[in-house]
Amino acid sequence: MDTKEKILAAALKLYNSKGINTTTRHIAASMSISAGNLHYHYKHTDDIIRTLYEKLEAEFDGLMGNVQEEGEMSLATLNRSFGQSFQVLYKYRFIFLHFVEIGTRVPDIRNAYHQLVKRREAEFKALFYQLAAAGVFRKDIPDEIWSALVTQIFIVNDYWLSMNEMTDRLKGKEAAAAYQQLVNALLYPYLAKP
Amino acid sequence: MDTKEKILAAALKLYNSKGINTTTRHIAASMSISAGNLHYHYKHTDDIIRTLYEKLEAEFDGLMGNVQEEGEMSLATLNRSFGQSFQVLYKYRFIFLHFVEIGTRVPDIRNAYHQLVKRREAEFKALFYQLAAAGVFRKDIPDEIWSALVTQIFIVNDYWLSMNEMTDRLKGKEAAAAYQQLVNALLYPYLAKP
DNA sequence: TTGAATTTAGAACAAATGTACTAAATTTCA
DNA sequence: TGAAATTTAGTACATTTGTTCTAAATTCAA
Repeated sequence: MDTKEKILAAALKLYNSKGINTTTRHIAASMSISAGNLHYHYKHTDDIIRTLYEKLEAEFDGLMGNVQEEGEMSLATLNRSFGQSFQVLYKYRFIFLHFVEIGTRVPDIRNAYHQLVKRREAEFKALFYQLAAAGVFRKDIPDEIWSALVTQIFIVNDYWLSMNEMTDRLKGKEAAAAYQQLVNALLYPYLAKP
Repeated sequence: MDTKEKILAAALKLYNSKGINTTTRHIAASMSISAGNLHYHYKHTDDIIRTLYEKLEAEFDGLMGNVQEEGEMSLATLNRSFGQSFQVLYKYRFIFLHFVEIGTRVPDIRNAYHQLVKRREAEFKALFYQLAAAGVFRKDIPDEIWSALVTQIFIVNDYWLSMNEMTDRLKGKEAAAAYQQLVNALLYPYLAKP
């Protein structure tokens, strides 16, 4: 039955392993259905990519919801939430490995991402001020620096996978560990008492 | 004469403006020569991309040479050299906007880049230790944090353009200014006396 | 159970693309 | 100047790709 879901799963697997130039024929063949059938469920290739991006955003929103319910924010919870978000990044890694091309091909995705970033920027900045007030972060950091830190975090988040792909090519757990260490280090010089 | 150079210039312009899916027919048409002629000079499309990448690396090496000749290193020279390197990044921006795809299509490029990163990592770390010794940077930063900072700088360097393309889409001078501010902010919390 | 709706496979089509081939034009240089 | 080398335009071809179409098969519902 839910062929539509199976198509998404097969597409995600192939996009992650073979890149964004994977064709609908390849996807269909990989799950032993016809290309005609695939296009019955998703008229355009980009519809598949758009749907996968929507699932990604939904998973991120789910994570963010969890974090905010958790009550008070500590450095430990922040780090844990980076770890969880990496799992999502990695699951949908083909999107980040080909982000500009996907954003150009599917403008809906670019627009949605643009809005997502704007939303998250405010949340993160508020969080940092909270942690500074709580004595976890330094109190002598000017506002523009906090803003810049948020952007740095986003860039490292969304493009660490690309850098990794072009250099060390760590996989799975090793990738997660290297990423986690890098994000931790990003916050280190802002700590009130290192 | 020098049709080979003209092809590179036309290709760079089109890749930057239309993306990596630009075809040899488009490139040839944009400079009013035949596709046959273009392929006489560059047998394979990827040869053009490879050559452009080589020029990029050469320009970077040129910059690094300048910096090292300049004698003692200050925060001001470091910042100036970031500014210059942005000009090169921007000139060849299509490479960074489609880095993973290019690296996959042309393994030579991925390998060359991998080596470049390893080389630069050592240079940057030495530089930071030098600036810490000179009292510009803090002396209480552990070694892994300096290593992480170098990686952060590389990611921001190589992928700021992608982030910009997916969000604000700043061009020219505005792009350069936003980039410069972000890199400056990256170093801020490491300063001995902010 | 039977008729309608849905799903499927497979063929077919048009556009795009990289590149090879050929013959003409142009340049080089002895 | 005239032959050889280089450069150029244009055509042609094979492949790939997204998508549509048709008819058969399957599922669903009354």
